[in-house]
Amino acid sequence: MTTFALCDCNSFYVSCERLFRPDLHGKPVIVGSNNDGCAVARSPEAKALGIKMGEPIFKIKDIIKRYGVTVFSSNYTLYAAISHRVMSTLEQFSPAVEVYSIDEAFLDLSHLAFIDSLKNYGFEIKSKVAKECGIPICIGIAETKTLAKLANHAAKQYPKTGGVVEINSEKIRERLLKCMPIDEVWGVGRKLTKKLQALGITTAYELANLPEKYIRQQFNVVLERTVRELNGESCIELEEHAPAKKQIISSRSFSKRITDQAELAESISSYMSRAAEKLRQQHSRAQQVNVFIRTSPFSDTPQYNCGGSFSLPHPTSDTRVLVHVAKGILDTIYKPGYLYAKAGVMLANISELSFDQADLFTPEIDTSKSQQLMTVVDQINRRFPKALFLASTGTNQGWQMARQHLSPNYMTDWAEIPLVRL
DNA sequence: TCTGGGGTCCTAGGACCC
DNA sequence: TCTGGGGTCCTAGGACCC
Repeated sequence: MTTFALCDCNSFYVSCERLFRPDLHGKPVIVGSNNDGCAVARSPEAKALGIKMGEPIFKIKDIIKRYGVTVFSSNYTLYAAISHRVMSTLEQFSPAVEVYSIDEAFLDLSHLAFIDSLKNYGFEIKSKVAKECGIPICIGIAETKTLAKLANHAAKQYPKTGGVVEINSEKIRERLLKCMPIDEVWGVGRKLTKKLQALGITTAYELANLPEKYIRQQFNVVLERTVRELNGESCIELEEHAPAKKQIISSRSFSKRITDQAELAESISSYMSRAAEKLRQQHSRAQQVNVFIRTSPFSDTPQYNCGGSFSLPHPTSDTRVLVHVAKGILDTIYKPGYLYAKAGVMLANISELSFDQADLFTPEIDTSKSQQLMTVVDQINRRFPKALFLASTGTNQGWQMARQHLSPNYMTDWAEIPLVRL
């Protein structure tokens, strides 16, 4: 029998910011998305003011002003460093941990399944993370990942639980499913919610009791798996080691509208450099390059939304080659006269370095030379971020995203000091 | 003025082959 | 010119997740 614990940090980005700003405890705080566009994290006090997840910040200007809501720009470097610390702490409690996202992890507790109740173990984990990392978390424990998710949701929603909920009996499972609306179920999104509601299914309990055959006919195998999981049959395994990415995307909205192709090319070059770096980090090469540019769907100016792709004769991870190709694609899709709001690149058809097919016409010396060069560039940039870049990336970058309310990099700026040594 | 970014998986449909 | 069926592979798009 399997047992999973889902540990999920409470309002993670906000908790990170508060760690260094204890004066903000008990006060409404939100963290914005890139470009300070939407609210992507909210303190409980901010939620109580009615600020919704993903709500555009310009729309809640009044609330922010009236109630003195503190706004932070996303400081991903800071959050990643704290996340790393939380995950290391969690790893002390289980032989197998799946880091599911920046703020949550599944712990395999199957080896403890013989114990009647793991609730106290949950509280132990929770207080250790609070003590060592200063981050509040909630924990859901159950036989399947989907049930653990649901238990976690209950732990968050009902303060009386103390932040830990365990499903360890049929009675508890039933009670929990009955009070959970279907849209809280992992794997049921907006569209499915609508479709299910139209059929009169409103709770997780009703969903769990639909016949499998019916689900298969009316929906698909994915929902069927969800239903099985709700009924205690574990179908989704723990993935301890993240598999290599099959596609790598790098894109951003600009801080201002762009019309000029040269400026677009700078942004494309910059995004592609980041994507290529990620590619090399996972020891892969890509063969297909995609580029897209688009105007803002929210403005009533003329719309243009276009992408193009190119397949290379040989997979590569060389930034110079990838940038060159991407700019070639931009040539073919760019149209003057539009107010561009966003651009991006995607690398696909990704293969492992070791699976490289030797080809009679691949200039072997060149590829190993390029690899050596890229390795050196990456090494230098790891120690001195953004020290080396292609000239085509530009130095002005007036399109770079806006981050008006950025907090200092408390963790990394300090943490880097001992790393600077030969 | 101002509306995030990065992923995965599944399915339907077209192209192509025998 | 019209008539068939069955299979694979690829791609685009939709749905989901955080």
